[in-house]
Amino acid sequence: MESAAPSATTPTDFPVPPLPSAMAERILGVAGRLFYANGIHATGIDRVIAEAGIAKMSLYKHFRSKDALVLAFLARRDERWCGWLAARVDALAARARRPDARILAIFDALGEWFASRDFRGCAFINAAVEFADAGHLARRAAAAHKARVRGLIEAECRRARLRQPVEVAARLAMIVEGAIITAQLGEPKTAAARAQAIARATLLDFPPIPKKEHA
Amino acid sequence: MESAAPSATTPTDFPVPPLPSAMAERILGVAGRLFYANGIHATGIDRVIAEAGIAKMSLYKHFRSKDALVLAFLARRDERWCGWLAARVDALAARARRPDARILAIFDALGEWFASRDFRGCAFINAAVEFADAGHLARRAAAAHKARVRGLIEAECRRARLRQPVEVAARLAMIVEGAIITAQLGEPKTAAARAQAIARATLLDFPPIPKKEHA
DNA sequence: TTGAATGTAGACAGACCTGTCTATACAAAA
DNA sequence: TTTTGTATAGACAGGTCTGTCTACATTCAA
Repeated sequence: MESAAPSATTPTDFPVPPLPSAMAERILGVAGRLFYANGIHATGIDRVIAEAGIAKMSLYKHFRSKDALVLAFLARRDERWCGWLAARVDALAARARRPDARILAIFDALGEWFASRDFRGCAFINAAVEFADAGHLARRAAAAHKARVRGLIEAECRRARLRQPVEVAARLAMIVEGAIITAQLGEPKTAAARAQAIARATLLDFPPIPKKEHA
Repeated sequence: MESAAPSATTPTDFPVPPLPSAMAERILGVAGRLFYANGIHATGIDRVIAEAGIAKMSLYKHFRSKDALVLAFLARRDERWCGWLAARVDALAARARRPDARILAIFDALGEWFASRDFRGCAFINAAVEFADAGHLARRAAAAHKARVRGLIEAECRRARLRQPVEVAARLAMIVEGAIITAQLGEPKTAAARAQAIARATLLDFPPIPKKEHA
């Protein structure tokens, strides 16, 4: 099934440890879906192994504990979500000319996300809420994810030659959080457009630097 | 201790049923504090009765189940939080003249909230995240609370004679959500001011109706 | 054929949870 | 004094959870 990785039946003369095994991938896929859909605490290990069709010992062979599985889920989610966002922005703003089109496309992408059948908010916000202990590693993962998203937005602000890209990115990221929560708590259809309108107003405070000027 | 309500030792010739008893109040106070600080699922009944210094049967005499206790907590929280916000807006914008001063004061109030020692986000967002089941009554309580907050904001928009008060209130409420999440995930000190800046920009899209016009 | 990996199936311990039960103490009212 | 109501303390049932264990099956390589 996994096309890129060498299958277990294919002989290889080099070790393959850093590549997560096909079984680890399957476990992570099932666990991630359940964690996101039903919540982490509400998802028991027994449910994960039942839906993955594996034995409990197989899970604990690949993941030291449920916490480790949760962290692996968050790491994968971070990777995939950020990749998805960047790809959607590229696609949605491919033919746009205005410099802020890519920034506004972020909210079009959010609209697609909110409309997806299994949307249940941001996995990192949810995880941070579920783990009340401020020192839990899931909290650090959430903070790291939010920092990464803000970095992506900041890169778009620089690309659009906006003044104070750090501040603009922080504001836009806050608008994104508001949109996610609003969509999660009951308004998935209108949240993205409204957030985009807020973002437009915010961008007016930071006009792009004309190309004539240089530093 | 409870000054306003007639104490249990004071004879009264009228029934006092709708007033929650002093014991129900104590239970609710302890449970609410624990629910908010540590999460609802992470707070066991045993912990509540231990910290309240009561017997388990006393709790189940006043609340049919843990769910009922949770809903009572949310109802009280809704009441108190909205009351607190309204009071802080009144106080912070008491001497202001600009019509939008009360709207902007919402974000000053949020800043105070974020700075409080035990701030851990919005109890209703947290509850909605903890109860993944969309049909759970806690989710309805969260939706009702958010609607009520938006109603408060909308009233301020009307008071400031803003055009399209419903739409402005929806946008401001979304900014509030973003500020709460941003403060909760790690930036409690800067979130409120940044949200206020976003709100200022948003308000520029909705200039107040001058008093000269009517209808 | 033997041995090593790797998988499954499922019992199990120990902890925690909610909600119910009994037995007891105490205070106010009759 | 007796009764009634309300509180406490704590055992208990029945369920959940994580993580470990044993016993067995399968596959691949020497």
